[in-house]
Amino acid sequence: MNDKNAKRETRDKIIKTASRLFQLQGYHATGLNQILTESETPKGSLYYHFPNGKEQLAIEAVNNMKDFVQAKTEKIFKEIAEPDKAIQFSITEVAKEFNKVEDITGFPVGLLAAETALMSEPLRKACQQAFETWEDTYTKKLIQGGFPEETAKELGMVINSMIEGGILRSLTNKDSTPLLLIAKQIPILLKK
Amino acid sequence: MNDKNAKRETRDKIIKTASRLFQLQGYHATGLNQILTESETPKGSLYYHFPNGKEQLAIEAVNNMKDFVQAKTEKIFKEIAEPDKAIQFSITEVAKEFNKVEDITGFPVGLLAAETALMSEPLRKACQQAFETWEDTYTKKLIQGGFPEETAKELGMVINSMIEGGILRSLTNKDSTPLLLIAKQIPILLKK
DNA sequence: GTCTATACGACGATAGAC
DNA sequence: GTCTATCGTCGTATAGAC
Repeated sequence: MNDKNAKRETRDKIIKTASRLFQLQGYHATGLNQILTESETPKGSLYYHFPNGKEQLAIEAVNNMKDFVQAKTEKIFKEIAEPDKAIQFSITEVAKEFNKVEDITGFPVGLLAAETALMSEPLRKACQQAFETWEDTYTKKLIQGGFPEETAKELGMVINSMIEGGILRSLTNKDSTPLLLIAKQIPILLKK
Repeated sequence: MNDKNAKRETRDKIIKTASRLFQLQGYHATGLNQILTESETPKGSLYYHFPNGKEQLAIEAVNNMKDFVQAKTEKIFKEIAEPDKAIQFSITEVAKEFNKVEDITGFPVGLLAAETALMSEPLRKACQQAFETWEDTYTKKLIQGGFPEETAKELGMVINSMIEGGILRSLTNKDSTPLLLIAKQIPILLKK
């Protein structure tokens, strides 16, 4: 049992470090050597746990980021009843990261998606799935709030796109303003 | 004069090729060798025209993309009077690229911005300037359409962020739907 | 399963002939 | 100004000892 735990822990540590670096630097700027150095694991372990190398590791990292964001959003959605307030709050939570430069954790899945959409079909699909999972969460919240299913689906995709664009824009300015302005528009967009 | 023309032409050819490849593949996935091979110029010429190497070339490529998008948007804005219709049309024009996979030209400045925002300050500033130029074009159109200046500024940034997010989202799905859904929301956002 | 040493190619950049 | 040869570094991946 100790062996299995050690195995799992090494694997998790690699994925966690990879997720952080891929977010901050992107796929091509992040070398396996850097991931291994920062996670303090030898190269042999990486290719034991991820026989398909960097691409497989990136896919698992994307799934990891997907689950993390998903959990965070669902927690907020359980605490705040009205869809517009809930979505606004989750955007301002993301925006907080851009208040101090040293707090910036990067572009969760968007950077990897943009880099690999035309390069790796498996990675592209992993990123698409992350986006669709998040959008589904928005959609369900909107349906609960009384929106018709079709409208809720469209708005889910639009809101997610707005957030991704807002992150990119805030990242470029190293400033939370773009994301906060987007949060401000949410009630207008969701007016029935 | 022939010399100067030849000089200018070589420079332009490198920038044009670099712009295309950076859009499609990003900064780190695009090697100088690939740019030189595809533009049919030798390595010596590149470092003659761009003594600061890859970073300088990328900055000039960003400026080139900025001007291209800017010109295209202003042309549309001159032809369509109402801000909401004009902005909607310019988004559907971008969306057209995602109808056929072979037409996709990538992520104009967004990919480079996301890759380099935390890596190169000069490159980050070039990307920020591109975004601000585009936003200023939206803002001016909105002011002409009767919006108060402060509101127009905020909406300019929001619209640009939405478009950037829409491009990323359409790129990930290799499908124009996200951008078209965003275009659909523009009148709601601009309702006075 | 863990770890090290190494293979091999591509990268950005430079030197120097012309 | 144009072009080629080459440098040093780092990339991913693998082989094989333990």
